[in-house]
Amino acid sequence: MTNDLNINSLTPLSLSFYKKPTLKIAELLLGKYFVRYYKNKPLISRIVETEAYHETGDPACHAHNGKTKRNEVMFGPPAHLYVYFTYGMHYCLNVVTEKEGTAAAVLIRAIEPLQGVEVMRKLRGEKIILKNLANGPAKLCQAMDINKKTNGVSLLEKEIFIADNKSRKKFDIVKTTRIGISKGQSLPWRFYIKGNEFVSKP
DNA sequence: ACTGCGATGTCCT
DNA sequence: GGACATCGCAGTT
Repeated sequence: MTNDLNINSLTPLSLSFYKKPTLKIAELLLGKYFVRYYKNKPLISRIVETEAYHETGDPACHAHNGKTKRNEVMFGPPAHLYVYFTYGMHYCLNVVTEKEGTAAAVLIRAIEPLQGVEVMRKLRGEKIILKNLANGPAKLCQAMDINKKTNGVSLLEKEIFIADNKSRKKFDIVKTTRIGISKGQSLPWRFYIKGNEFVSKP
């Protein structure tokens, strides 16, 4: 796999990015790099699918019924990770948005592995083919070593961050309804890169 | 290709 | 006690 990506050229997006409206951020995150240092080695991927969640008007949002121990990070300041545990074995990763006191976040549903693929395969399973390494919210957490230890981590630091992709090619964005939920199904708050093979469900 | 289901911890009613 | 922002495997068409 060709790879001209230089880790030193990647710097965390600034706080102002995370102060934009949640739906805007969900869309803007597509194509950006997601970087995670794991045992001093960078794992780098490209975000290809997201979903927005907001305490207001969204019954599927974990914060819809107020603050709890689990969702408290969502009520905190933006540019932090909200990681939650579900189905007894899986983690899912969100980017906290909106000002402190307002609970909202963007779920990262799928990423395209770019660098550190061997490490990701060690974390996921040696026989997993590239396409299936991180094409789902719990899979990408496993591949990038995201778990309860990384809940609440700031995205403005160097350990885990999101970086702009200046050389990105143009792509079309599909806006549609969210998946895997039973409430709030009509909201078109899911975004993905059209035609990208790493999207969780085409 | 599709469909059903078990795993298994934590939160909420 | 039920639901859950899931996944992978087994079985079927």
